[in-house]
Amino acid sequence: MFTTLSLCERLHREGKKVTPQRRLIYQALESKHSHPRAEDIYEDVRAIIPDISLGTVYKTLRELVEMGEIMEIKYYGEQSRFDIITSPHNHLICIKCQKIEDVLRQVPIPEPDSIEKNGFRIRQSEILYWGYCSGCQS
Amino acid sequence: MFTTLSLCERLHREGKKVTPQRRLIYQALESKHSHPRAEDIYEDVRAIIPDISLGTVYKTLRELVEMGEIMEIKYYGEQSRFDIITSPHNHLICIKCQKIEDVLRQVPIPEPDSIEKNGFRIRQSEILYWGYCSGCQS
DNA sequence: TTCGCTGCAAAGGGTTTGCATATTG
DNA sequence: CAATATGCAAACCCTTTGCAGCGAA
Repeated sequence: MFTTLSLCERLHREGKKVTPQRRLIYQALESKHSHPRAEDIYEDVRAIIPDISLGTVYKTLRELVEMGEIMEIKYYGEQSRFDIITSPHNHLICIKCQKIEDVLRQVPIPEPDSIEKNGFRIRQSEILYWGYCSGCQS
Repeated sequence: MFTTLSLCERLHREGKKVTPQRRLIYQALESKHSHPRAEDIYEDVRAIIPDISLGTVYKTLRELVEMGEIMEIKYYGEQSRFDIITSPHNHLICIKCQKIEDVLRQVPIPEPDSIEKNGFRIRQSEILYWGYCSGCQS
């Protein structure tokens, strides 16, 4: 997982520029425990730079995905969510409010046998648990 | 898993109408082994009814999802895919061509412990295997 | 004949893109 | 000063919606 500092160093190393917008987007990502949407980050940063554009947020998030520093998630709902943890873990997904929570991997994920894989080369796997979060049980 | 016949009976039972468009969309879904997008179904049906509209395909697929007869999948890529198998199973997803294949569930999926679940009530779970399909290994 | 369905075209919503201007290094 | 970023607005793409005419029961 990145830190704002490590990202700024990386920008510098790669000849990119450390702008207030980028730094604040990094900080907003770092401070969120949930899996924010672009708009969530936008709102956070807008509290400090009121006229930042949503486009800049999207560009910066896309850039981070391409740098491998965050991951994009689109299991459910309309908007993409972003995950700052790039190492393997599982997810709880609320069918009602679309909240996503992380689950540490306690046991290795069972692999399908070679007949079933049908030539597929698996690079990563994850478990999705669908259900209702504590706030959405009625 | 539905059959075209069972769906037509259900339409009849619920006061809906059995139209050639619906019947052909059902057949197209039934005949596809992959997880088709709306456009894939559209192309199939268009071979027989050249002026069917994409809108009708979308409406019919949405209706089937709401009837619980198929499931919508949006793990990856831009477009939704549709899964005619509604019983629990896992998925192989090709990172390159976005193909999705089914995997039978050989072993039950490990559950997170109650501490980690954090009040979540799990209704269903599935494993996603990300990688490269046989045609996309280079 | 009635009511639901279709096709068409427009609208919607999230995300990306192009470009002139502003900012970083 | 050169090169990259930003903000703005328009463009994009998939999907949904509204509506007049059509077709199933």
